[in-house]
Amino acid sequence: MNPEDFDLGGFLPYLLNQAAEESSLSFQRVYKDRYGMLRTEWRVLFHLGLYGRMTASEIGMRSKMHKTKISRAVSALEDRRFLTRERDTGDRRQEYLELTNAGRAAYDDLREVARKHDAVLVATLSDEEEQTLRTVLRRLAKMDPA
Amino acid sequence: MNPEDFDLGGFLPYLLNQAAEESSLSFQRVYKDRYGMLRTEWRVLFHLGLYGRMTASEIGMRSKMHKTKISRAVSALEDRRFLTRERDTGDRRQEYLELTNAGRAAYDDLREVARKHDAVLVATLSDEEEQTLRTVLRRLAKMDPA
DNA sequence: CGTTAATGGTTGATTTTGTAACCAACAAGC
DNA sequence: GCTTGTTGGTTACAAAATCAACCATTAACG
Repeated sequence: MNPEDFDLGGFLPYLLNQAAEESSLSFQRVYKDRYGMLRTEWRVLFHLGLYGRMTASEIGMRSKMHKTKISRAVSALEDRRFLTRERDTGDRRQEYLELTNAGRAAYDDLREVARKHDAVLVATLSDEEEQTLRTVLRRLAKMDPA
Repeated sequence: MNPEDFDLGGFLPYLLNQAAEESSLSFQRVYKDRYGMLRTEWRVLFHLGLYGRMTASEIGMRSKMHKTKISRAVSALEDRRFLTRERDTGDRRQEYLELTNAGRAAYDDLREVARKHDAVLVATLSDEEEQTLRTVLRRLAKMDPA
């Protein structure tokens, strides 16, 4: 009832969103300006770069992105010759996606940017803060506690 | 270089975004289904509900939303008779926005939903975890440490 | 004053996302 | 082997976010 005991800064979904947006600004500029990529596109690129050849629906399960977003991101990356598709001879509905050399180069570059960017963010935190933050975020994101 | 020492689950902007999205799902359903609101709209509503009468650009400074989003959200809320505009007689460029009774009722309702939703999220955390999380998120979000 | 710049806010065009319907390939059960 | 249902993926259309240009008003300053 009292404005004091609830405000936007105290509402976790809002706070998380603000932190997410603020913290991704600098990385966004890189993949946007340097590669003209969208958020969905670098995500697909990273999935293939990190975990190797896989199908679109595997990316969907890991990332929880909707399949239409993935479909479009894959097309865009294919147009830029960052990945190739290969239809499964057993089950001809699905196709395996794999980075080309150009795709891998872009991934390697962006992964380094991401790593450095993460380091900058982490530098504002103490060790316990970082530890707790990562643990808690994984829980909230309902991610596998890898 | 080694895939092991960098993955998406370890990249803070990605992790923050996943947590933000997952944690806001249930609240989103309420403001969408119950009031047909957009994210921008409940945010404007909450700003006015929490902090009272203010101009669009004040909302912009507090929320970091772009002014076109705010402009459209304000129009939508006005159409639903959730707020009124009053032009400043001193500086006739700006106008003060204020919730109507209907707007306040919607705000009161949603604030209760938000509070309860927050409580559910917090219930998955220990006291220290919650404390650390809030502190750190405010820092990352570059919000005033209210 | 009169020109130029800045501010508060809106609008229109374009881009991106979300939703639903869809197609092709396969699976299950009879 | 023919329905019926499911899965992997795409496409068309509607909703929303972004970006640039725009008005109206006020401020700055010669």
